[in-house]
Amino acid sequence: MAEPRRRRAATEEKLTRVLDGAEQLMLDEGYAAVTSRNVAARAGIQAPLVHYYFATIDDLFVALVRRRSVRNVERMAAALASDEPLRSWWDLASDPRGTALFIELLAAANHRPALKAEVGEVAREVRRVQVEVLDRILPEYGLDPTELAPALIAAAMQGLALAVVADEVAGYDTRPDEARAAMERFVARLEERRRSPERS
Amino acid sequence: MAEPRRRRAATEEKLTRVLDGAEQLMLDEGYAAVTSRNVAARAGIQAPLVHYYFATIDDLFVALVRRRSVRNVERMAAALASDEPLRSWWDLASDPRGTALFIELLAAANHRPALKAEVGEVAREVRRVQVEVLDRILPEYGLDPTELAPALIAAAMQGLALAVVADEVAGYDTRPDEARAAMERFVARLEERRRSPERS
DNA sequence: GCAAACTTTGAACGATCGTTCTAACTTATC
DNA sequence: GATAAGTTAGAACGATCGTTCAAAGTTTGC
Repeated sequence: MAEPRRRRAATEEKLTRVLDGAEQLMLDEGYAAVTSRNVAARAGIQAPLVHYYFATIDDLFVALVRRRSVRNVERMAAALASDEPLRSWWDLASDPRGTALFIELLAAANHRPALKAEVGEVAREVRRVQVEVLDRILPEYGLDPTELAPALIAAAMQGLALAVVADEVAGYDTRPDEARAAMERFVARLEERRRSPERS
Repeated sequence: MAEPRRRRAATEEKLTRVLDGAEQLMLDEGYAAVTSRNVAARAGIQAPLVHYYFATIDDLFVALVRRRSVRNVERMAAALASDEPLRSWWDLASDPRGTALFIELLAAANHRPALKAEVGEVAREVRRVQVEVLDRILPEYGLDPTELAPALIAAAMQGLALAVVADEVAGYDTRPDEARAAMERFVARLEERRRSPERS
């Protein structure tokens, strides 16, 4: 009963190139372009090797989400624990690359059950952390959690980022720059109010 | 030089079935499932006939957007002209079917240039109307358009609807029901404030 | 240095895609 | 009822997809 040998370093590196390539491919040409042959070409390997790492393309997508979500959950937790939670949150949420990728994954998950389950799990966990923190800090911003429910604030933050970034990336010109600037001013005002509370 | 004869009634009806089928297919299985053969099967015709109506699949997508957008622009204009503009707007924006379809089209447009141009045109036009109306009515809600820019409000309305509906449809359980309920209360309070203005 | 395990390639499979072509069918016009 | 135009079906093309398989190459453990 010999123990299974560990992965070679060269393999580990190729595996990283596969995931990186798949991610970039998704941003450049959409999730439909994430095929074993396309990914392999970007990683400089042959298509069947992709299937040696990931039995099916679904597994590749799931691995993609897993790798990203670990970082994202950490970042969101850090943002919410920072000096200016709302501002950090917005900075993180409105990051074009991350949001553009999220949009693609959302669409891809629509007809890939395995991916859907994975995305759902991450989304639920992130929302749980957000709501928990909001419940605690909303009063510090002079906002009433029973009026503006944390779940509403959280969905609005994410949704706004989605709408703005989707436009910025695609270039639909629904005045995303105005929206982004106004949001930054709005968040700045809230952070200011939190620093120096003055009852209305 | 005879004039081109007009389309037969039976053809017109099949054409409608093709567009209806494509729409439903998009909602059921995602935009990637909109293939000439799948659409033809739903419409009870043969695949090449789809190409007789629409030279390319891109043309089919564009026709889909055109047909929808005519209705949607009208509905948005009607909502904004109603007794309770914000409430009507939210009701329209948060309609699951329309929004789910919009999400799919957004994703599909990402790698279909012709579709992208069409979606962009509609998005820009809708946003233009929204901003124009908001500029006028925001003060009636006791909101300052120079602080909360119309472009921000508009993007937030659409984004929130996107986030909530995406979850509702996919079942990610990021508390969309709480968010929806809170938004309805919030809008109701704004409409109330508009009806009976009382300076803070 | 040899055997076993790990890694990679090349070729090929069945399925599906968009699209085209040709020939047949149907209807309107005269 | 002949003719022309509009409409439909059937077969097939080249391309690409996910995936599999067998064989070759490479590294590791002893």
